[in-house]
Amino acid sequence: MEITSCMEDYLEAVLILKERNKVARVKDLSALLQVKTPTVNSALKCLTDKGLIEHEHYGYIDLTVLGEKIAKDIFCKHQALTHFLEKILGVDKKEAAKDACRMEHTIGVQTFTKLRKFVKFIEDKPNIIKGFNHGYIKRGTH
Amino acid sequence: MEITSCMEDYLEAVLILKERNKVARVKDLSALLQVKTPTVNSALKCLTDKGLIEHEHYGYIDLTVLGEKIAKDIFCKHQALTHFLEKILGVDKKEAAKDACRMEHTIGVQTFTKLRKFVKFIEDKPNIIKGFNHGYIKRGTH
DNA sequence: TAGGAAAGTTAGATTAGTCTAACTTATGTA
DNA sequence: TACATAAGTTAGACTAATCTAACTTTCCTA
Repeated sequence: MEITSCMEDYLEAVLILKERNKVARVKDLSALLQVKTPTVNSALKCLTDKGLIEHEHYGYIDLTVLGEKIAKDIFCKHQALTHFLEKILGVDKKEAAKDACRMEHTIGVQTFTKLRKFVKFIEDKPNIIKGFNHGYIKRGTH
Repeated sequence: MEITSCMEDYLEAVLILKERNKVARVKDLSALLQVKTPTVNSALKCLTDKGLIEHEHYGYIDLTVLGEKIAKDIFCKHQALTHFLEKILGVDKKEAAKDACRMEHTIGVQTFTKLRKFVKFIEDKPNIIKGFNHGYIKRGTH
């Protein structure tokens, strides 16, 4: 099944809202994704048709099993990318977040797997990149 | 001026074709970007209106100074990303190329700059990631 | 418990990027 | 050099994602 990066954003947003507020609503999706509520509605219709969410009329929004799988996949990519950009490259929080939000839709399985391994490799011995990203070791939380 | 990643692809393709064949034509853009020729035509109209290319009727396509600047910027990002994915992460050529083609439109200036520095840092002392990407040193061309 | 505000929905327009079908121009060779 | 074929263009339709305006439902509170 093919899904656009837009639709991936909606799935990810539902996941985030559910973790944050226990439930996801149209209004919150609208605020989080910075689109108007009718835009959310048409996205929800699309995702319902694809069997990725459940949405009761005038009610809450939930992920199906498959929808949650996709949402979590995107979210993991987002986190790995943010970590790499911020903690290894030293990109500032704001641009790291912005870039990660877009890159999360563009990296393939293999790239994701290897990136995660690479991050772990570097994290396990911080000295390895001493001299590149000054301040890294101090800034880190471990 | 804002430009979509689609339009960036067309600019980059013109640059590549000019380097490869000295000139760029509709048919070649169509083949390279895997779209039909009328699609190329409407993209060229859009880019001409924005002052990024020059296109003589039934003739060749060329980049303006600004168009070339944008094209080269994207191309550089593409190369840096390909290098990072292939040579540092060890992603295979095919997926590295595919991912780089999409990521080149999503990384910001700061991320690009830092990525390039990071690649150089690693390249200058290959042993630094010995143990992560086995075979890297042998496989490389330096 | 009735009414109004907040939330949600529907209808219909717009834009970007793509397509097919039909047409026009250019080119090379018989 | 005339004409067939290749290349390029135009017109018009479609889809995805967005919007505004107008409508409906829900729910809190006076």
